[in-house]
Amino acid sequence: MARKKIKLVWINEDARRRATLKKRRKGLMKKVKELAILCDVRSCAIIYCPHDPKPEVCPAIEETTRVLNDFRSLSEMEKSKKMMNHAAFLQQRIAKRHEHIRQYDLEKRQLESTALLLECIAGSSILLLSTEELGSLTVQLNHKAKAVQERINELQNLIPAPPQASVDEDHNVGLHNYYEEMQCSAATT
Amino acid sequence: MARKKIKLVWINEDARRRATLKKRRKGLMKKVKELAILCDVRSCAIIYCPHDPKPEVCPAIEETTRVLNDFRSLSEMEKSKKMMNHAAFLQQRIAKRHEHIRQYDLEKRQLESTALLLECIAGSSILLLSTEELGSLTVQLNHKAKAVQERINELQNLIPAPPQASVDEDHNVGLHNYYEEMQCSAATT
DNA sequence: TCAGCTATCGTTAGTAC
DNA sequence: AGTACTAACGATAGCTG
Repeated sequence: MARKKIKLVWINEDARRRATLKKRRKGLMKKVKELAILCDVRSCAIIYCPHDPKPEVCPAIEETTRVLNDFRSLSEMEKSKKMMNHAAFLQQRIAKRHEHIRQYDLEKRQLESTALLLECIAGSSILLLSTEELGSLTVQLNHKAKAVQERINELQNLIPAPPQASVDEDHNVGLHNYYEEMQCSAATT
Repeated sequence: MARKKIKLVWINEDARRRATLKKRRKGLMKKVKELAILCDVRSCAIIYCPHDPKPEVCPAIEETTRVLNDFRSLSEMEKSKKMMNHAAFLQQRIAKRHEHIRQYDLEKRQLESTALLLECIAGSSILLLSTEELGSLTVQLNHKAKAVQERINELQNLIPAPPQASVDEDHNVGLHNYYEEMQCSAATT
C-alpha cells in the first residue's frame, strides 16, 4: 500500500515480515478502537505473534475495564431504564426462539470444525482459533494438556536448568503455552 | 478519511453511524485476513453490532478451516521441514524460560481483571471479552450457567410455547446464550 | 533493530440514484 | 436500505539514518 504494491502472500524475508506485522498490527488496533468510539460497538482484535508466545495484543483489557467502569458510573435511573422487567424479558425470549434454533445450527457446524482443529493441534503449528472455538476447546485442551505436561516434566529431568531461570514455573503453565508443549510432544513421539 | 475529516467521537445520526459501521467493519475484517496471510499469525476480530445480539462477525470459522486445510494439503516433506526435532525443542524451551516468567505476571494481572468482569456479567449487558479472558472464565461461567438454566426452566413452565418453535432447545444452550439468560435471571431476582 | 520519512496505495465519507 | 462513485484522507512499503 505504499511505494510498491505487495502481493497477498506469505512474506518470506523474516525482517520484512516482522516490520509489516508491527506496522499493520498497530494500524489494525487503531481502527478497532476508532470503530468502537465512532459506532459504540464492543469490538476486540486478537493477534498472536509468532515466536512471541505471550497472551498477545488486544485492545480489550484496558478498554474492557473502561467500558465497564462507564456502565458502573451510570446513574441508577439510567441503569433501570436499560433493565427490562420480568414480563418483557419473557416475551423477548419467545420472540428470540427462532434465533436460538438458527444458533444451534451454527453450534453444530462449530463442533465439526472443532473436531478438525483438535486433530491438527497435536501435529501442527498453524492455529487460528475464534473465541467460540476456544471456549468449546478449553475442556478438551485441559485434558490433553495434563498428559503433555507429564511428558514435559519427564523431559525436564534430562536437561540442566539454565542459570537465569531457576524459578520453577512448570507447575502452572497457561493454556497459551500448550501449543509449544504439544509440538514438543508431537516431535518426541 | 474521505470527503471530509470526521472527529473521533460517537456519531449521533443513526443512518450515518450504521453506514460507517458497515464500511469500517468490512475494511477491518479484510485487514485482519491480510495480516494473517502476510505474516502467518493467528488473528481474530470480533465486533458486536448493537441491536443485533447474534454471536457476531468474526473472520475465523471459514478462515480457520481454510488455513487448516491448506496445512493438511502440504506435502509430507514440507510438514517435516516445519517440524523441529526433539533436541531443538528442548533447547528452545530453555531459551524461552524468561519469556514464560514474564507471562505469569501477565496472567496474574488478567486474573484480577477477570474478577471484575465476572462481577459485571451478573448485572450488566455490556461485555467485552478477549480470548484469554473467555478461556479463564469458561469454567466459572459453566457453574453460573447451570443455576441460571434451572431458573430458565422454571420460567419456561409459566409461558406457552410459540407455534413455530416447538423444538426443545433448552437442553443444549451454548455459552454465547448465557448473556441473555443472565440478564433474564438478574431481572427476575 | 528501531524510528522517521514520503510516495503511493487502500479506505472511506459524503453524495447520487 | 443498498449500490456505485469518487475525492479526500489515512495507512504503509520501502527506504534512510
